[in-house]
Amino acid sequence: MDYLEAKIKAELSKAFQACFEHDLPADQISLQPTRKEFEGSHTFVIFPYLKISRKKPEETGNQIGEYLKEHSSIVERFNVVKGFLNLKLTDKLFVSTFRKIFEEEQYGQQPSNGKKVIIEFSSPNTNKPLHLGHLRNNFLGDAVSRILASNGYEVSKVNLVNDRGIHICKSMLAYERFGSGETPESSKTKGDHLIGKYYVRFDQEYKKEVEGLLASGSSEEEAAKNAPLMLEAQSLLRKWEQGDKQTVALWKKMNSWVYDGFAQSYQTMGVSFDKIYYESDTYLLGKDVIEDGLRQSVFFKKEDGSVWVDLTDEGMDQKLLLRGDGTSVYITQDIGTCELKHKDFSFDKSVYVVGNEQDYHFKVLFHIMKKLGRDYSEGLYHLSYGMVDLPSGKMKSREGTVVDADDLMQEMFDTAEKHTTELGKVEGLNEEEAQELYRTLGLGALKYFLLKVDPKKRMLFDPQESIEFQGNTGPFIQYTHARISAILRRAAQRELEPAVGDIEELDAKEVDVINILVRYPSAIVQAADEYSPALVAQYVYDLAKSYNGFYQEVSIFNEEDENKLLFRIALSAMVARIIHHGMALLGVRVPERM
RNA sequence: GGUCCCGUAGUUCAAUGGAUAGAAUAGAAGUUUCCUAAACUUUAGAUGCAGGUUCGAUUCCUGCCGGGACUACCA
Repeated sequence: MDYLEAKIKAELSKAFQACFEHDLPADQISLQPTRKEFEGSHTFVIFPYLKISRKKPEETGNQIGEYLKEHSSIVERFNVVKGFLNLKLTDKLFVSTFRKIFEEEQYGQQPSNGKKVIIEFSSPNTNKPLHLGHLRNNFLGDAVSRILASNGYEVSKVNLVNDRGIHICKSMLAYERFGSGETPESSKTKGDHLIGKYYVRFDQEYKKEVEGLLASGSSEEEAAKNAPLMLEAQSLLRKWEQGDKQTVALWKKMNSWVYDGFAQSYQTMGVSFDKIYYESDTYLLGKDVIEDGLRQSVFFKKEDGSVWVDLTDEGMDQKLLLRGDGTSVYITQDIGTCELKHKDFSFDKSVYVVGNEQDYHFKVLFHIMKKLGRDYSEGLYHLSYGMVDLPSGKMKSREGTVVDADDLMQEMFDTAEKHTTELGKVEGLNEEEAQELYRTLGLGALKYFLLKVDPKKRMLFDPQESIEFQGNTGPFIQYTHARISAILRRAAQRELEPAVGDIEELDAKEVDVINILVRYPSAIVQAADEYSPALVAQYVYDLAKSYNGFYQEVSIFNEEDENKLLFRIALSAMVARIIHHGMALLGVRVPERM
């Protein structure tokens, strides 16, 4: 609840006492923004309280409105439409509200709540480069980290790299077979892209073999299983697990190429991690926890020696945890890693940023941790986000329909350069500054595009239609910031200090802006509660939009009243501050000029 | 088959059970002697279908239709 709402609700509570002798606590009152066709800023819905007033909606609204107008200093006028009481607050209240906000040092930053949260995101495979889906994941994880931090959490970002398994062996095998010893240096290819090339190559060669087997009469299943390349990849995996020197050396070499490539991509993306886990270190974890669960009879053993958990009471199935031969499955190591992370960080919350295709997996995992009696299990959270679809459907690496992360970012930089030069906005910038600006704008457009959509929902990306720079976009907001920056530079030049003096009357556009500014802290709290950067994006857009309306309508430097002039500079400065802060939460920088 | 998610303007996205369902973009029409026109203003355009709960349903419930995901002793 923001400062204005709190005041209004307190007054409404008093009004209920006075008008109907009824005790209505302020925190049980809800307000909504007034629709723009009516006068006012806040609307109180009467319908739910007719039982208390025992009067018609209009009468009830009028009675409360009259009381507020008479007895409350904050309400200037009101109107009642059907069951809606629209309140027009005094300009003085908006001025004093703005003064309060303006003087706050860390507006939007909540004090420490003493809680630790870790966020796991990115979690790439080392057999191929990052793609568009990873971008959504990384930007989400990064943004949610910042949002939680601004809400008082102590945040640690972790990355669990999937650096082992059959898929890596496929790349290794294809490289051995067809690589002729090429390296990132010799091929002038980023390491992750080089490895990705061999992963694709494996698949091509493998398909040929399968087709051959099919032609000689094998069934599809047999062919898939018995293709020599597949058998060899599996044998390579066994060698790796046995620590075969040559295999491990090749694995290390190829992975190091990939890590160099990833490091470069992360750098470009502007994301970083506090700790990186490797599955090659963690994939054997979890067995002791399973043993523990067996002793507690949380799990059970079948005749063949395999270990299972029965989740049928919770509406799920039985789930295998250990094979009959005692080896792990995927969830085994997740159980172990979950435990490890708690040992390392003693978190209150542990967030997994993972696509919604794994909803079931995490549901099961969290239930298991709960059944095991881990007291931290309540703090486990799957931030399940929707896939990024292409017009043709899902991205498929084998069909070459993947949108590569590095390529896409480069395209965004190029597009930014194109727009900027076309608009003739490079004057006064040296080459280095210009390049910097293109990156800021291009990355801003991309991040904003991916973050403005509710994380839970799947979204569409059309490579044919490049990401916009106009309308509800990152550059639109960045542009608003650049415009304000110009105003502030000019004010500084004229030695005008922003200030909030006594102002009797405001322009409607100024009220609009203040009305949005006042919502910032609650917008951030809600974004944290819902793990949704989209709410921050939406907020910052609303703010920029309303400021642009003000900018268009109300002149700043032509204002003769000194108080108003300084107030408008202060209002502009505050909007710039919030845009800067809000966009920073999304991991987007804002330029001083563009 | 079972479980889960999603169907909103031509398109991409909004909408704690509240008013005449908001934006953006594409379409139409305007705004530059005035602080950056990547902006602003006006205009037209949508809740898949059928029921139910409610003073009130895009929102909650049921059925149907359409799309997607999961359903490995893979990760």
